[in-house]
Amino acid sequence: MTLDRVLAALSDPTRRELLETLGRNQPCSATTLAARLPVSRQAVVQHLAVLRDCELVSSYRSGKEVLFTVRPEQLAATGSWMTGLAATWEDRLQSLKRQAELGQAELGRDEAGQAELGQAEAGKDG
Amino acid sequence: MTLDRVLAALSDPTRRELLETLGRNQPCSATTLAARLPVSRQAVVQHLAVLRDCELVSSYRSGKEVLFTVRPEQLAATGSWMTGLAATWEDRLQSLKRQAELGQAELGRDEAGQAELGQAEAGKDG
DNA sequence: ACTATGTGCAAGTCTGGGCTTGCACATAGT
DNA sequence: ACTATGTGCAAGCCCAGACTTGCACATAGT
Repeated sequence: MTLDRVLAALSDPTRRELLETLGRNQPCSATTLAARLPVSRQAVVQHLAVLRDCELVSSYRSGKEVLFTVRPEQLAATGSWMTGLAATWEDRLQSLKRQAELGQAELGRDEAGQAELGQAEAGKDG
Repeated sequence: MTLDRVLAALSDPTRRELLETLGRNQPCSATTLAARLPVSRQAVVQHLAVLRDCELVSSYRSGKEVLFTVRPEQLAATGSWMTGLAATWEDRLQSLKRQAELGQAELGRDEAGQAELGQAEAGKDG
């Protein structure tokens, strides 16, 4: 899945730096980008290759330079995925909390062991 | 920044696996989780520690077990960040595209060189 | 107290990936 | 053709982190 690659790519600070620079400025080359960073051009080239593989940037040749630009699609998609998953979790937690409250109300039955799992909400702050 | 940690944590497939399992089921322990995965309990424990550090999960003790649950906040926040950044990029790209079209229309002026090297002043004087 | 089950800690191994250096090739201006 | 600048490839260094094993400690049931 591309999600794997995108997250892995995004997990590196230098690569995020590159992306944000590219996102703020005109298309620029690996050499230009390297000038702004405390790493070699080759390091930047390799980072850009990673970003390119997961379609977070695209490149094109302009004269003797290779210019890179940012591509929003994958980032947007990954963001949506995260937001959606977070929402799912929230729902799940709500359900568990409700079940826990029900369990509380009926305590003293043979379900007592189960009820202990209901402490789920006890661990978190309000 | 927590964004660093969250993305790094999320970039590992096993950790995402753990998160999704926790997101789908009742709170469960490292031992239980390890039974579902092709790795040792200790591996899972270490992964959970990472997830805990960046607040993607929380844990609480229940009897002799330590149960883990998912925490949606950081995931939601990271998702929003991504979506927002992607939107910014789209805007930027639109602007550049417009400028490019304008440049096309006015080609032949002395601004032609300027247009190509908007980043020229960036790498200088460092 | 004894046993079973679960957790916590501490090495230690090993692979991946981030970064560097060095050199060859490509392009543009003179 | 000559030079300056930029890109591409390859080998190698180095460290973070993913995973394991082994053992000690904690808890619950008998």
